[in-house]
Amino acid sequence: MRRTMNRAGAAATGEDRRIRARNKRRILDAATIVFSRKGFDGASIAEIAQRSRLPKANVYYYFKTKQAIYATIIANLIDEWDNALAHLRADREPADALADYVRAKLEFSRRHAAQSKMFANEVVHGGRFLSRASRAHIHAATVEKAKVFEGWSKAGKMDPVHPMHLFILLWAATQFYADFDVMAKNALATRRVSARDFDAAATMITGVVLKGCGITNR
Amino acid sequence: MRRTMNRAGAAATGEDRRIRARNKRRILDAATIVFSRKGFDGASIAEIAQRSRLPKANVYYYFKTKQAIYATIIANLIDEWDNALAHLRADREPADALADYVRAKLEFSRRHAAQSKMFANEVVHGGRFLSRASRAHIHAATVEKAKVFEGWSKAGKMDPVHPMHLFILLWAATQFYADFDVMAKNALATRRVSARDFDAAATMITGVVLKGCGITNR
DNA sequence: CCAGAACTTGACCAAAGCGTCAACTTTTTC
DNA sequence: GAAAAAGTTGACGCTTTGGTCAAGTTCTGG
Repeated sequence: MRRTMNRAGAAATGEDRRIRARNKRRILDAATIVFSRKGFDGASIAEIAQRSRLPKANVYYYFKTKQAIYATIIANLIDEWDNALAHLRADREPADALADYVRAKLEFSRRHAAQSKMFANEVVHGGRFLSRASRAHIHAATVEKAKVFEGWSKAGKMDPVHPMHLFILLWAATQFYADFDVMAKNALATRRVSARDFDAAATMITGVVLKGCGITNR
Repeated sequence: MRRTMNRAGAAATGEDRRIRARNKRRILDAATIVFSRKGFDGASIAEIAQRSRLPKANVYYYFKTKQAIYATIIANLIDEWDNALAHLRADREPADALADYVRAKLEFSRRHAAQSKMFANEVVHGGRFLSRASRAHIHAATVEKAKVFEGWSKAGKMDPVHPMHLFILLWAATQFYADFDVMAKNALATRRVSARDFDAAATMITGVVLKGCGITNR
C-alpha cells in the first residue's frame, strides 16, 4: 500500500487522506458488484464508474488499471476468510468447532455474496490474478486446519477421515449457496435463498458431517 | 435445431451433412475450451476460430452469434448430467446408489472439466443463458431425486435428512474438484488433480455421507 | 457435365472499451 | 493568501471485437 505523503514526508492527515479513502471505497464497492456479475472481462470501467457516481477518468486517477481494482478486491477478500477459519482450533471440542465454522462460513458467504462470487469466478478461470502470496496464504491455512483434524483423529475424537478432502467438502458445501445461488434457488424453488435456508443448510451439513466423521455430539 | 434440406426437401444425406457436422463439432469443442478459460465475455470469436482452425467468417457461417455457440454448449451439457443422476434409483440400496452416483459425478466432472467450468461460470453469473427449459429440467430432476431420498428415509434405510440440502451437498462436493481445481491443487499441493485424488475424494465423500445419513454399509 | 446448394474466406464496419491527457477546480500547507 | 498538492473531468486515441458481405470454390444430385 503506497502512502500518500505531503511535502514534509509525514503521514497523511487523518488516517488516510479523507477524499482518497472515500472515493477508493466507493470504487471498490461498485467494482465488487460489477465484477461479481460480469466477471473480469465482462465488467467495464464505464459501468464501475457509473455505479460509483464518478467520472471514468476519476476512477483511473485512483487505480492505474482495471486489473489493479480487481486485484485489490481479491487480496482483501482472502484476509476475511481467516475469521471463519479461526473457529477451527485444536483445543476445542470438534463438535462445537465444526458447527461454528460451518455457520460462520455460511454466514460470511451469505452476507458477502458478491465477493464470494468474484472469488469463485476468479478460481474457475484459473486464478490468473491470485498472487503467489495469496496462494501461499490459503495453502498454509488449509494445511494448518487439516492438522487440527488429524489431531482430533489421533485423540480419538473423530474417525481418521482424510483431512484435506474433508476440508474441501466443507469448503464446497459452504460456498455453494452463495456462489451457485441460481442453482440453489432452482432446487429449493424459491426466489431468494433466505437466512432460513442458510440455517437449514448449516443444520444439515453439520449434522451429516459430525455423524459421518464419528464425532459424538457431546 | 434447423435441419439442412437439399432441393427435394428430403432429410440431408448421411445423418447430417458431413462437412457441417464435422465443422460444428470442431467449433463447439474449441469454444468449450475458450469459454471455460475466459468466460463468455472474455472469449473472442477470433480465438475460437483459431483454435478450430477455421477462418472467423466460417465460424459465423455455422453459428449466427457468439451467444448461439455458448447456448448450444450449455444445453448439450445439461443432458449429460442425467446419466450420473440415473444411478439414484429408489429401488436400489442407498449405499450402492449413492456410492455409484458420487463416483459417476466425480468421474464426469474430471473428464469434462471444461464443460463443468463453463457451466459453473454461467451459474455464478446468474444463469443469463440458462433457458427456462433447462432450468425446469434441472428442477424436475432435483425434485425427483430428493423424493428418492425421502423414500429411503421413510423405509428406514436412512435418517430423515433434509433431502434437497443433501442433494446440494453432494452436488457441491462433486463439482468442486473440477470447477475449483485451482483451489484443490493448492490444498493438495499437487500440480494436477489426478485420478487418484478423485478416487480419494470419492471414498471420503461416500464414507462421510453414508455414515452421516445413517446408511448401513450393507 | 451442369445447375444449384453448400461451403470458404479476406476485407471491412461500427461499437465498445481501456487508458491518457491537459486544462481546470478544490484542498491543504505554511 | 499564495503556492503546491490533490482531486476532477470532458474529450480523445487506439485497439479489440462481434458481426457482415460479396466474391469465390467445392459438392452433390440428376
